[in-house]
Amino acid sequence: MRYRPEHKAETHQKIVKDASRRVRAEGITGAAVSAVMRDAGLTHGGFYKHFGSKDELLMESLSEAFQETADRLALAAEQSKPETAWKAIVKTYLSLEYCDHIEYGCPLPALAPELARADEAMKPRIFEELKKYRSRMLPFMPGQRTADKERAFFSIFSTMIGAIEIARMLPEPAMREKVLASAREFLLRSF
Amino acid sequence: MRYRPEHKAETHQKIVKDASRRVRAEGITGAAVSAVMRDAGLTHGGFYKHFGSKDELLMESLSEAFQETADRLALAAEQSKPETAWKAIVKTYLSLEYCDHIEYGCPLPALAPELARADEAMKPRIFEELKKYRSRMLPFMPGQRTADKERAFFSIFSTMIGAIEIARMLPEPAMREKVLASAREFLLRSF
DNA sequence: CGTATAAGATTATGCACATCATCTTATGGA
DNA sequence: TCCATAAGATGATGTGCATAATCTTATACG
Repeated sequence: MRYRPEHKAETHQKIVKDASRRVRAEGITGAAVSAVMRDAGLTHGGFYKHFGSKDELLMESLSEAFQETADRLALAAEQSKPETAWKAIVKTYLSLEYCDHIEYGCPLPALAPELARADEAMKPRIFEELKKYRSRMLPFMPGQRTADKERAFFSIFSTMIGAIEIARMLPEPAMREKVLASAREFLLRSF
Repeated sequence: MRYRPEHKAETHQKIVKDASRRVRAEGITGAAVSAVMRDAGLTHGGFYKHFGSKDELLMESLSEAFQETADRLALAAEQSKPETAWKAIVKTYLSLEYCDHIEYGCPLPALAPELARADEAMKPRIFEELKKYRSRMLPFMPGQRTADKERAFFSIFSTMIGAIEIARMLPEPAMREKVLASAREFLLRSF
């Protein structure tokens, strides 16, 4: 044990964090191993001391991105009254600020189609992450029974994901804000 | 003029059609030039007799995909009464059949994040396609004034895009149908 | 202090891809 | 029947990538 015992774990986590930003910003195919390592201030050679394959890094990055996002949304939700928690989530998720910083955003509007096309071996692992995310959001969703909350989760997140994606295709901030505002108002008056 | 004058145009259109399927099924980076040409029964060499670059093909494929989709949705809309036209669009778009055939589906749930990351030079051209698509859907949207119809377009399509993307990440048809049904019911009761 | 060792760097390999130059061949018209 | 020509095929080039083997070096501990 030549380096501090935490050293490797720290580096590992830095790679994962940087990769989770890059993969959201540039997509799965855009996040090349060498670019990710450069982000972390390393060269590509050491990569396989940390990860068995690029897919392993991808799964860890995805997990990190979902967690970051869930943390942020949960924080917003917990700062409002329980009845309006879901509204706080909607307002946070559909803010222009959030839309314009894809690298810190929810992995779904950044990666969903790529994830849907993922390797057959990856699918169940991605699905697990999605379920964890849903579990963390469920307590804040509107509705009484769990089944209601689940339907609300899918409807609300569908709308938010699509709105962010459309907004991100638009060239002007004002146009993006218009789409986000449409979706916000639509959701806030629909539950 | 050795071949029939239409020959080249026909081949060109076949390449575009096949590419529009492949790009939806496999994403922009997944639709390699050689694969697309093989789909069309050709070899990669002839590609640059037809397109100045891969980006040119991409734009033509995207246009084709939007048109196909708009045609199909417009057909469904026109077969219902004007007041319920938008409902026909929702039911068509959010069918399991449509969800499970990504290669024939709307390019937005297949490609939106990749399009948002596209080259700066491509952005305005993609935006044009999006506007054309919106124009074709607008007459069928609920609401009186154009501004209402526009807001409805963005909200409805956001929800549909997100729902299709989430559904496509799920392993079981029954689970996909559940998400689609949630979004369908949500939209149909919300306007 | 010096050294053993693991973290990380350098370098190599082989593949997939976009692009392009050049070769082959099918065919409408003479 | 033959030829000019454009469509398409073959083959080459250079780049970027994932993966891996091997080399270098920082540093915790003796």
